[in-house]
Amino acid sequence: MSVTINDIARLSGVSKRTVSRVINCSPAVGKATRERVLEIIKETGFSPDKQARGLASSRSYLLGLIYDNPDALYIDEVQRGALSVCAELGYELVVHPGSSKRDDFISDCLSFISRSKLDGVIILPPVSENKALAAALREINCPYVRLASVDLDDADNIVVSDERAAMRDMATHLVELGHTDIGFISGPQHYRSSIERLAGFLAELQVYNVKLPTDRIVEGKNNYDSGLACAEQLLNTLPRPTAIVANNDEMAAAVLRVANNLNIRVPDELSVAGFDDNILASRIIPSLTTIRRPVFNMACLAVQKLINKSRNNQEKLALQKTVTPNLVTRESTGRVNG
Amino acid sequence: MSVTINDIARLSGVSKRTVSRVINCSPAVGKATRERVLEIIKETGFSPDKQARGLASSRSYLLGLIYDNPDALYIDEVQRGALSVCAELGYELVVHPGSSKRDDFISDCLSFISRSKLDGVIILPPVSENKALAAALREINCPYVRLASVDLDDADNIVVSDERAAMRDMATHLVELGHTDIGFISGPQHYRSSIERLAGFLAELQVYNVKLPTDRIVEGKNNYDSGLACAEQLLNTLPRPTAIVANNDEMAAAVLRVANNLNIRVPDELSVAGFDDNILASRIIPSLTTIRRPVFNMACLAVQKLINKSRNNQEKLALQKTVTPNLVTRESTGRVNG
DNA sequence: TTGTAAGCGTTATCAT
DNA sequence: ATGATAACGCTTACAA
Repeated sequence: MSVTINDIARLSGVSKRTVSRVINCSPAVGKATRERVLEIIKETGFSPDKQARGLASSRSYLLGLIYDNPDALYIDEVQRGALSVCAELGYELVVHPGSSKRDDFISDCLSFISRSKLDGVIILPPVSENKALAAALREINCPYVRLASVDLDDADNIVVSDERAAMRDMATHLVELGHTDIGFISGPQHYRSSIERLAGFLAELQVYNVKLPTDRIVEGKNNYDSGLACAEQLLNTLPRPTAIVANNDEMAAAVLRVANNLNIRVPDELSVAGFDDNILASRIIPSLTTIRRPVFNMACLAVQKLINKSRNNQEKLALQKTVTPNLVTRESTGRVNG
Repeated sequence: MSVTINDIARLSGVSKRTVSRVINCSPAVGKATRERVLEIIKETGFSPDKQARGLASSRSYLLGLIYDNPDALYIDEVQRGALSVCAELGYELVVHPGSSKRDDFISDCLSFISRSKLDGVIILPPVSENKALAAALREINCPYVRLASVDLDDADNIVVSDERAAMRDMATHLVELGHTDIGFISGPQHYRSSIERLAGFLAELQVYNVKLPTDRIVEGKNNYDSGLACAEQLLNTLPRPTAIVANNDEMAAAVLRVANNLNIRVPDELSVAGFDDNILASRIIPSLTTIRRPVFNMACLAVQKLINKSRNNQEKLALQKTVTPNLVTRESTGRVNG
């Protein structure tokens, strides 16, 4: 059938053990030997069998992606980012959407990992905030990297997007446009990301001495329907806020919808902003001011960290821990009484 | 470490070969023996090692997903559908976005397949229309299933969504609303899906004796920017069409944008429709009349067909070949002069 | 620096 | 119906 390590050994006149050393970049191989073997490998187009390799070394060259996140665009970007690094290094990506609400979620993830002897997993928010999962992974010694909005793990195990800082920028943006009465639709307060975003926003408002009374803050569920409800609550009070910031684009889209129903012009009478820079954000009318995370890069970093761990023989390069999202201003925010 | 087939053999007092037979549902095992072995397996929580299994049987229990499609929502739905079946049957899903424009695309896919000894691949549109790829897969004897809009393969190898029929429904819908002057933004005419959709639409118009002159048909590239250009072309002629149908939601969103810029009210002065039922379609204002494919189910079917093939010993159940998309009517279409 | 031999956990062959 | 034994293609002791 296809060419094996034995063929290479025979053809290059060395033992298979030596071929194995060459494949695995062992330094303990004579230069001449190495070159001869590599030559034969190239000629024959040999590539080592992953399964055999895995069986012998208990590695799989498979990385897992664990998530419970309805945002398909976010996931797609993560996958493409991760794969861009995987491809170079001979790894594949196995996907595993789950539902973190089920009580067998953790054991399901562990089973996923052991089933395919994954070499490591990337965990996306909001699952990445799950302490029990991280603990379970450490327990079974499974390398993992979390993508998160808060610094809740060692640099080896996390890539953080500084969403607090990003929301400070958002606050600055609105204050500079003259807004002093602002509504905020937060995400579920059991998510760290929701807490971070709100905290960053409030902190920066304080700098400008802009107050945001508690009745201007309503808690949504990060989905469209809850966004509608929250928007109605905020827009049916008088005086109305002149701006509403939502914890994500999905809920910001809901604000636009409610404003439209109530004949409130955006941004003339109401500024609206979201978070994510979804496809929605650029397509909806008016297009949405929002915040964009460097998701692709975060995924690249995650894979690099993961592979760094597997190759503990090599010299490890320290990889960046934090990345910075940036504000994207579009049509939905404008001057007060603009 | 973890429990192996040897442990099961020892504990249940049979040979490992017999355990293997039980695992693989071989009929050649006595009932009593089978039950005893299964009992032990359950007690110990044993699950066979995929890599060892693969090495011995040259199977991997891995399915691949090949695509070159920017629609993250479509892909996400496919992944979830495929995994819902994979999970039951002990398979995993490995993702592989590629760029079909590159001339090494096919060899890249083949390498992807052989690298991980995939048991089969699902191919999404528009890559699924690639004849050369399908031929190459048959050549190397790799089971595949294509998701497509046209019946271009055996029932074993394809799941077809009848988009021609769906677009007939769309035509009917518009004619019933009184539209007789309709613009059409097609997709690239080298895609069968684009051809099908346009053909279905035109065929049904003919039934109602509604003409659609060639200058009412412009070819877009299925992306937002091309949609903007096409929409401008159609809307800057007088008299304007009273309805515009686009080959996908992305371009339909562009039509809404241009209409907005030109102060054309939708649907009062212009009806707009798309195809896909993207998240966009329900969020944009006005929400978009569009066509929804049963993508999740298509993916389920694809995986079932794929696994059917691997298990050629078992009795094969004939699986559905064609599925029917359905029209979703929303705010963007309305009566003429409504 | 290189080679020998023993696994890794399954399935496949061929007996019985 | 069941079992002994040899693959499968590679890595990892352990030698030399």
